[in-house]
Amino acid sequence: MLKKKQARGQRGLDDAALLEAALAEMERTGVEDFSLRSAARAIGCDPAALIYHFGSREGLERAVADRLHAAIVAPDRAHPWRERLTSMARQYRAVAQTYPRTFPLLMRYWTTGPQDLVLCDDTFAALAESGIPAALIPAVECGFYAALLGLCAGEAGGLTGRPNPTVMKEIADTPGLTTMQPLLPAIRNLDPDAVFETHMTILLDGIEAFVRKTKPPPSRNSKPETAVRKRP
Amino acid sequence: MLKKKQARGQRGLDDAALLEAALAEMERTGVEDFSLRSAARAIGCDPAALIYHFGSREGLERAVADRLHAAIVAPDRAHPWRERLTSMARQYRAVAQTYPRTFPLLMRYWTTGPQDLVLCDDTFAALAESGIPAALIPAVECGFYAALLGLCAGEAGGLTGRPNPTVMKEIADTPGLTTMQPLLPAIRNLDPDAVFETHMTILLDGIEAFVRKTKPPPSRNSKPETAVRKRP
DNA sequence: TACCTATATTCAACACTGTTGAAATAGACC
DNA sequence: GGTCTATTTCAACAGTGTTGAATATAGGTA
Repeated sequence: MLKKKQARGQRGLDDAALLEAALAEMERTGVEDFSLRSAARAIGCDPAALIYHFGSREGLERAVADRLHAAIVAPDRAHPWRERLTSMARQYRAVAQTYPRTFPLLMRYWTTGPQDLVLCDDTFAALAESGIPAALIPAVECGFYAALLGLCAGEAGGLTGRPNPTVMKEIADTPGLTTMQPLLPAIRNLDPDAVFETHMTILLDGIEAFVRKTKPPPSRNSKPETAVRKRP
Repeated sequence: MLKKKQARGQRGLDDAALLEAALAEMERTGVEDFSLRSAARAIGCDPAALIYHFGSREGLERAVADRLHAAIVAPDRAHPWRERLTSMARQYRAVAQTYPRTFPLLMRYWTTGPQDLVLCDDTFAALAESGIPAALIPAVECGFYAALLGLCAGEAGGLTGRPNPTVMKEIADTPGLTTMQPLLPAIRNLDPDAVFETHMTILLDGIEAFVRKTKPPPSRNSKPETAVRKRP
């Protein structure tokens, strides 16, 4: 019985195609059960080829994460800042819904590469327009981004939908849950859309409140806010 | 050379002690590099003993996650709701700071067991007092919790601190980051405390705004809110 | 055409992983 | 002492990421 050996040498595997195939495989198996060997099997190449192209398993994971960021298009800066933040947030959510089992990668590698820097800049810009003092923008951006990713990851992980029957029973049976138990019907009707949209308005309204706090109202005899003082 | 065999049979390994040792080992290696074998080596037992006690590696991970929840003490319900939510959030943050490499487990297993249900109930109660209509509490709680965990995980992952020099250079060199680049000094001074506290006030103020939106002001001729109508 | 070199790919081996079934031991109860 | 059950170790298995060497291809140069 002859064992036909695979041909070696250049076959034209290119990074982008490998990446797409790896993403598909990762979404099939979930991040935890993903393996270079199964991905290579699906692609039809040797596992070592993936290491050659991406350096290591971690390199491949980072590339996949950056690929997810790349799926998000920065909203037109002509729109008002609230709309822009909402649009970006909804897009992150869409990514989480499309790739629920891969999305957690974005929280393992908080900074993935050029793609996420670009989106970061857009968030900075939107926050700047909201009226937050420049010095405070990085802190607000950081928190906003972390919270948004948490929200999306929660939905991807099934947190924001109706809890499964086991958990429902646990809630009903655990003694002392005096507030949750009367709300079981509402919990049963948990709607991911509502969770997301509600939290977005909370976030954005919170930011507006923060703006009002940090930007003291102009005193009576000062010029209106259009007068920005510049260093000479 | 005689190989002394380990004694078998009962040795009094108990779940709690194993759990603590496993947590310590996991914090040492990080979740990704954690292995039953290395933990068993550190404890001085066979890896199979861990599987016997926790069912599987995943079982052990869930137990560790629930152990983290257990480190959080529910604030006294006599305090006002804002203080209570703040206290719980700060405690989650403290856990993330104490176990930065283990904390991500809480986002892998969004529901871990009895410990997190108890805390959940306290959050429900605090939100109820804030004035959110009962039917909307679950959705708000869900989003709040996911965002909080994201925030803490971000800090544990190094997102909310000063970016490392490589990333700073990337920001400086990538073309098109027109908003971030002038803010580089502010980015360099990113302070995790500020990120966290700022975001907490944003969240809580956002919730207050949400309360004002969803609870229409009492009409002129209705009785004050102390009059709660009960079903006969 | 013939050679050469850089690049891309496979292969075989390594040390490591989680899990399992069987064997062995310790303690409790009779 | 004898028996039983819960606990622990052990040896084996299939699977993992990574590496170094071997090998094939493509492109350039003579």
